[in-house]
Amino acid sequence: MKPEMIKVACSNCNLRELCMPMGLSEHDLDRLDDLVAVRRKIKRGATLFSTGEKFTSLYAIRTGFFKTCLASEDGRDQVTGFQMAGEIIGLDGIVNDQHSCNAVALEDAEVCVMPFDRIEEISREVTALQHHVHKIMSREIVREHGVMLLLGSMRAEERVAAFLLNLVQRLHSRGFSQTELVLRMTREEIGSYLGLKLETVSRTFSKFVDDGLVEVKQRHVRILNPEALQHLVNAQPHCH
Amino acid sequence: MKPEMIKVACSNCNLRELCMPMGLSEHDLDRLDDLVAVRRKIKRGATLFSTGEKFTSLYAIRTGFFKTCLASEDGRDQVTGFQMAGEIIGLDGIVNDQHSCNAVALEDAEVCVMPFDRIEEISREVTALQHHVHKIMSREIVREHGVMLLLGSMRAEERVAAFLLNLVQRLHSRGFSQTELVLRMTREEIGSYLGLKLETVSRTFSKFVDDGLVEVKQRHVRILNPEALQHLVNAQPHCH
DNA sequence: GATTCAGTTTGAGGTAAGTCAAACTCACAA
DNA sequence: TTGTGAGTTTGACTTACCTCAAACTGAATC
Repeated sequence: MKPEMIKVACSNCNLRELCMPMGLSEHDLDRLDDLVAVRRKIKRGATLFSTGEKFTSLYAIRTGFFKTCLASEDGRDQVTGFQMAGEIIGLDGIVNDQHSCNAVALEDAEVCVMPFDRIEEISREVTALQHHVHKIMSREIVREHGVMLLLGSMRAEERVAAFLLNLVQRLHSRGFSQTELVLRMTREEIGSYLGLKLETVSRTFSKFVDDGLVEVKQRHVRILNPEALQHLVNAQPHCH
Repeated sequence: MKPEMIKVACSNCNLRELCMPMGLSEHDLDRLDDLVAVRRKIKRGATLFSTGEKFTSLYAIRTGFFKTCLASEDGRDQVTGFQMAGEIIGLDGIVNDQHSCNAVALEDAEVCVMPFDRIEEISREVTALQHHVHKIMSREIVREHGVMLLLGSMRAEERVAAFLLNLVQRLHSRGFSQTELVLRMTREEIGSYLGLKLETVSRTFSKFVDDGLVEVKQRHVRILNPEALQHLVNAQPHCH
């Protein structure tokens, strides 16, 4: 199946402030428009790139929702992140010129394809882009530090609370509700990301419902008490 | 206490192949020598940078051994990595112009201080350096993916085996023994990195000794059966 | 409207790792 | 030499999460 090809420009994209540097001159903006080669549509369940595939481009998500996951030879599988509109994926591929994880669309999606050699070329000329690329990569490193903290030292309830708050916060900064969200991923995918089994995720949701912290109806979640969730995340592991 | 200041050159550094791009022209090599402002000595136990501190530079480790760790307000503490000669630390600071973790020397150390604005300036001119910086950041992202896999889906024995093999492999690629190593960190620090309690780390070492996989004498470790350790890491979680 | 099926919830019981506590080791200092 | 103390090991007990299994839900399909 051939990806849909549409020539486009960043300069008038409504997501520009999320994935591109701000405050550029007219001239620099023109240069940026050479960044995106094409857009590409990805059907729900399809992969944008997969482990071992040659790395050529970074992808800016325009619409839709992705997961990235490692699949080691032995059946182990680890979701390393969930990505939404305005976020950049593919950074893992730079170091070895091939991707080291799979990116799967969790709903129909569209991405801007940015050939990496073009990114490097333009960021030699446009300092703001150079900064921006560095910040995006550093942000990903810091995000992963946070996940390590979560996986290394938090208990199930804390992990799930942190997960929900993180998701809703990112959605909020994209103009969505601060209290309501639709989970695009299964309990199993959440569990994989959080280092828990799907039953534990489900039980934790049920506990939160019992405690009046959230409402859960299938994949629809409404945060009733964000402070209590935040308190859970910050709480000491064993202050009985 | 004032850091020791010594003007130095990368072009004749014996670690160049670890932390710098290879195959440069004479002219580019000259440019690279402007990268390192000074060297700085760090005593064992001292911090190279800490959370909240203004970000100015990346650091190439010349000698010594570091840990990086997150310390959240609540007493939680997570070691996010151990770094040795030839590795670059400080990447976490780029995104917010301030560091988001602590870097602590686990033995007396010396680093090359590379002001980040200078790195950006030179990498606009020297394409090989630009590539190199991108690869270093991507490598860190991929490394952290691996840690997420470890923390999210491995059991204690698998984690400790993976940890030992990773350490000895990195030491080996620096010319040290393939089978012997000295742990520069405590059991507690290993445990924090691996998401385990120090007692569990200790018990796991003892189990490996009983099984004839390693010899352990305090912090001195000799790998007797690397294949068996590797097998542990690859093994399915529950193939009884 | 019945059937299917992937995904989810809930219960009962098991286990890997955590907790608490005590003893040991070894480098270093008095 | 003796003490000190940080770090480590080991044992006994506890628990948070996992495993297995069964029932439930709701959307899609015929």
